[in-house]
Amino acid sequence: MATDRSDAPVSRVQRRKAQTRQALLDAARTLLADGNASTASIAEITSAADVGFGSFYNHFDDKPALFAAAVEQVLEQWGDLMDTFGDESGDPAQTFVTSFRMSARVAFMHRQEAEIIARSGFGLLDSATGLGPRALRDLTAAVDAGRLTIPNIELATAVTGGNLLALIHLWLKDETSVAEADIDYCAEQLLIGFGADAETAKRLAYLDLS
Amino acid sequence: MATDRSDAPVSRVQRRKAQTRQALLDAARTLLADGNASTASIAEITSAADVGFGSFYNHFDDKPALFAAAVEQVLEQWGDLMDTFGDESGDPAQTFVTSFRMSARVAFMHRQEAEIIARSGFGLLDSATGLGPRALRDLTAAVDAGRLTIPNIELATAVTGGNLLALIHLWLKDETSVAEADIDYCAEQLLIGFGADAETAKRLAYLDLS
DNA sequence: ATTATCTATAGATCTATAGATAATGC
DNA sequence: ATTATCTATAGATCTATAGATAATGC
Repeated sequence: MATDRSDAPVSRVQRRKAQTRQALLDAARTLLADGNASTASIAEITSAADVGFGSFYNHFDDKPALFAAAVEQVLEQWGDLMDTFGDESGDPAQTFVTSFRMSARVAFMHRQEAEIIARSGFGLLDSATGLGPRALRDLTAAVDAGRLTIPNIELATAVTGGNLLALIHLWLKDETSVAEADIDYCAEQLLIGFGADAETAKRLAYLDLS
Repeated sequence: MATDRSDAPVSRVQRRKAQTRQALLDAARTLLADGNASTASIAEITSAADVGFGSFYNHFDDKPALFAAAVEQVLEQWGDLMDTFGDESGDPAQTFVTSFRMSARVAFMHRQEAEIIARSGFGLLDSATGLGPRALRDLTAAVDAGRLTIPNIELATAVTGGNLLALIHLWLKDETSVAEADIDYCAEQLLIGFGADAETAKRLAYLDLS
């Protein structure tokens, strides 16, 4: 008997169907990252995905639905990746800042995903599954634990996103213009802005990320 | 003899032509702000502008050219508006922070422009005529004058844009979620992040804006 | 005479569907 | 038998241009 993870497609038909769907999503990613999403016809998409034209409508209602699903998938995978780096310090301020530093580092390692995040802009905050809710959760916990002092926590989340997007934007324009030191510098300033004292900010923002 | 500013259209024909062009640009603004720019046909645009269909091609090569010009015009007008608030303190750090505070306040007073800025995202930094070059100029001057200490000045510019966009994004989602105090709080944190001491940051970020 | 505007339309897309084909599941 | 895939295409756009019209400038 085959192993049988409950969320995996069971039959060969279902696996093949999932493959077709993913081929379309992958083509959408390429188009999104290259900035050709708005001009691509459905025929171009299915051709890039190496899939019959009509198959498109087996999986998506229209073009916007495909591209929205592709962006959502990128944000989801990003969030999942962050969870694998789960830090066990028990300090939500540290969890927050480590997530921020890792997020930027991951972006610098995956240009295609970085392009898509950059284009989605602050949408990354509103996606239920992405980085925004995570940052909001960690910051709230840090405030509740008395580790940080934040007058407007929604704004703090948005500012965190803004810093991340700023780093990614600059890096996409010129990979040599930002280094890991810049990420950590941003992280330190964010912590200070959120009420951490100078020593704590310096310590948490430059922790070894092994 | 009529008054004759050198950059103004001279003849009646030229004035009418400029009017048609501006009608198209205004229609483009509405569509951009409402998020319908990508789906609007040229016929819909000319109809919204109350202009004959063929007139479109007297002024723009295609749809992307129109929308690019409309965004550019918004950024230009924004920059010009900032210049009218020119501060004469002679302190570039103060000029910088005052521009930031005014930019956000202006956005909170003009929803349509704010929508367009938000959608253009970090494009606002790269536009030759907009806010990015202004911030870069002021920050560079402040560093040269020894008022600020900034390791990566391109990044500082991008982070400034990121904070502005974060404020605008939040305000567009819910006007009650951010107040002027939040703008000034951001301004203060930015100054601290750029090496101002705590007292200077507090003083400059809460100066009366008469 | 010149020039911007307008209307009308040819031709080029592009989307969504219908119906045929191929492969698996029972 | 069921179901996803594929090809082919009808019908609905939509763009770009040609040519007529209207208004100014000289």
